[in-house]
Amino acid sequence: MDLNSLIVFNRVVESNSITKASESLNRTKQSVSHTISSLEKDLHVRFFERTTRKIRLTEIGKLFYEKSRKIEDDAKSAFELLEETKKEPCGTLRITSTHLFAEIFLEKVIINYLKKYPKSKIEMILDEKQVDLLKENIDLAIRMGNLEDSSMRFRKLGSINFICCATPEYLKNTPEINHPSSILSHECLVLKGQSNTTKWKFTKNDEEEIITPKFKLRINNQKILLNSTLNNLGISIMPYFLCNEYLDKGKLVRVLPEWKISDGEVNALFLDKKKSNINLRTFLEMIILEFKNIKI
Amino acid sequence: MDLNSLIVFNRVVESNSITKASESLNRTKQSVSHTISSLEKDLHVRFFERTTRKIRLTEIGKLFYEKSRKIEDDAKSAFELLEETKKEPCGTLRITSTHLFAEIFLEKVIINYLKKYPKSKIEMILDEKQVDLLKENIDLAIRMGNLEDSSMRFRKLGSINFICCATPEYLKNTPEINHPSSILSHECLVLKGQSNTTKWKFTKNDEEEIITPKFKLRINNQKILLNSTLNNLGISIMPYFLCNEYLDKGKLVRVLPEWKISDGEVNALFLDKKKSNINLRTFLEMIILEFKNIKI
DNA sequence: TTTATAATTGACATATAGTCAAATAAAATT
DNA sequence: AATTTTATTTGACTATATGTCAATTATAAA
Repeated sequence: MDLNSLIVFNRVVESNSITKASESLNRTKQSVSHTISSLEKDLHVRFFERTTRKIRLTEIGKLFYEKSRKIEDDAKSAFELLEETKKEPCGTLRITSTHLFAEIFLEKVIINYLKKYPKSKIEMILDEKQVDLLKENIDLAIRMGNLEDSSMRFRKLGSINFICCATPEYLKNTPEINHPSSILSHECLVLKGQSNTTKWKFTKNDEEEIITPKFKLRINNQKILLNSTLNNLGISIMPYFLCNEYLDKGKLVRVLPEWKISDGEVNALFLDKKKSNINLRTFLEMIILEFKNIKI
Repeated sequence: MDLNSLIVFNRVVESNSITKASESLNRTKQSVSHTISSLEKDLHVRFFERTTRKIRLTEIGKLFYEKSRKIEDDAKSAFELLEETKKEPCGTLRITSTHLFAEIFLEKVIINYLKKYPKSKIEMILDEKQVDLLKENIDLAIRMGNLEDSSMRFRKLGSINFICCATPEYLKNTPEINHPSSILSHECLVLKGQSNTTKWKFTKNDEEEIITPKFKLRINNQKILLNSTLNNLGISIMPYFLCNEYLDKGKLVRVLPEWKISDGEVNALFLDKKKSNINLRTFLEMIILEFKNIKI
């Protein structure tokens, strides 16, 4: 199927003349005549009744034209969309994220974006809770987990590996841990989420254990949680990227290393209606590239 | 703008691989690679981020794909429509018209159509009044005048020349006619239409005269009207094609030949929702050709 | 009847698109 | 870390499709 000949077909229908069509297409009339003939031949259909002097669109041709015209219009609008796209980002882009993500992942992209597009501004709304994009008029959210809502779109940026850990000092003076349930008799440092109860899920092959740890500290700040852990206050679960240097140095050790904690997906979320927004798409493209290079 | 490359683009997006796309397109991967590159070059846009081993759709590419995919789908459905079209007409086609039109114009087409498509039937609903296509489930009406209704479509088939005439015998014994108003003192033979009053409109350059003739006979049958006129019963207005032979022979003469009576348009009318019906379109195509050859 | 015009046809030229082979570099494997 | 595999790109060549020129046809207009 040759879509290009549809354009030629449309011009011929509209001018009801091969010669006139050839002029508006900047081709010779022979070429146009040939294109139409091959189109008809390919489709085994007669679109025009011809004499040597006139052509007349058949009923089938008329019917096909309506479709064909629509295809051309859609194609035009697709190409126009790209023209829009090529405009330089400008104005304000409103982004929400957590403090941690902003510090760790976004800082660099934000700076690059603002340097690259001098007419742009960024407004960051950092919150540990999920913010309503519609109400707050936010263009982009960088979050863990995704949102079930058909008016939203998301793009996975990467996944975060969580591990359970504590300091050797802390573990030395406390009961041995050989099963998730052992943790119940320990002090835990937990991240405050939306709900009031924190559950830790461990899996090992097909085994699954969900516990509700007793907390010594519950806080919605991952860094303070890390520092508390480093200060021998207890056991915590945290992103690998945040604690790997301490693990390497031996300042932290993994607890129950053979038990896995499910990964967290980092997603970029935005409202469907904003998907064509130049600022959003440009920033998104940059952050996708950034995440490819980051070792999470 | 090259629409064909959109198909290639779609396959590459869907398989996220130039090699896989090339397989489903039955082309070499080099060819596909080249097509995508030229598309990007033409549009000054980057649809894929590439390494030598992988490609990744950019956000702009994703956005463009939605449009591009739609274009392909529409094109497919347009071509499928043609496949439908190529099916042979079969089953019943319901046509309404006047008795006169059916006898004069339609008879030949009906016979040809039924002979050409052995699986077809035709049901004719002849009525001098306009019939409701929707209520009566009629596929096609061949009528004079057209209908203002957006759910309907029409196709002009030709136009009918009307003339005012009477026999020389009748005119010999009656007052001279030199102006439309003269007709008011004559016997008239009028076609019964929808309304109860018949008006005859005459024009001469910018002059316009509308009269309400006194009738001796009012009937919804054009042929009886003709015969009544030939029998010296009075003056009538009738289609030129019906009376031209009598005019040539001198059995009828024109009344007020310098005054024109507006032409009547013969249209084919059908419901918009039936425009793809194969029987309808085939018959319509035949009748259009027929009307080109008929001297109205 | 003649003339002008709009479409077609066939031969040829050119441009486009496809193929083959080779190069590249990232991912997978050892 | 070294090797192999593989997906993409690039460049030279080829085939195909597309457009052009010239000639032909037939109809509408004069």
